[in-house]
Amino acid sequence: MPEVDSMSSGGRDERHLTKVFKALSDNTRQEILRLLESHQRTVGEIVGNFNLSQPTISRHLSVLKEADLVIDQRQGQNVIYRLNDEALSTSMREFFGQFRSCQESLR
Amino acid sequence: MPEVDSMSSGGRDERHLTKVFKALSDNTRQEILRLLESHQRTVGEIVGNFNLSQPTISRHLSVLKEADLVIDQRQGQNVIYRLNDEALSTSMREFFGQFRSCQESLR
DNA sequence: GCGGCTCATAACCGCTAGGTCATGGGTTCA
DNA sequence: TGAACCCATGACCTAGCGGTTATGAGCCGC
Repeated sequence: MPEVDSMSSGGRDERHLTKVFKALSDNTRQEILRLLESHQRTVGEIVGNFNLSQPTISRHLSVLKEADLVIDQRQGQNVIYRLNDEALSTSMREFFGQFRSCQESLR
Repeated sequence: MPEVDSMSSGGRDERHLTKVFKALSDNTRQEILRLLESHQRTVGEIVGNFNLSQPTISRHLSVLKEADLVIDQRQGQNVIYRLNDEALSTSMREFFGQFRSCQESLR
């Protein structure tokens, strides 16, 4: 038996794809990505769309940033976040490539 | 401001997609899906591929089943799990279809 | 340089997630 | 029926996550 378990769950050495899915496995963070899909926004603008405190949103943003799904950029006293389109589609393709049924969905 | 927050993170009413991503956000469970991608397997066979106890694998399998990513079927004293190809690709398309950069990669 | 704005970080807390061992339920076969 | 096998579930522990408030750091404008 192969022992495919090169790095199992606990091991805090984590595949990038897993980090991406962790980032996506929260309603709020998914919502944030959808907001940023239309156009970039400041942290304050994002906060305004939720019933959550600013620090909470800030931490969600840092999770998304860790997963490379968003890009931040300081502009004056604001910080502007935008979607990292390339990374998102790259991750998607990387995952899809592993499953026949998903490969069929790629062009 | 729209208050897009129809159901935020904590609320234990969870979108199906979020449940799917939670299921995918673990190295072991991803590994299990890859194993099942080649062909269906019994629980015992799956356990044999990891350094984890049978109950642990069993729980992982139930998480995947909750997310509708696998299908189980009793056969004698064994339980056979197989990948739910359709549900997987459907969920992924549902999510990634929301983003322009991903739409370009999808057919 | 001070006050005020914007955002990130620290400290804390309750709950969930992932792991373990022990046990129980279903199925097969003698 | 009873022993043996396969798997799921219960009880438990620890670590991490998502939320909060309070505070600090960076950048304006006066």
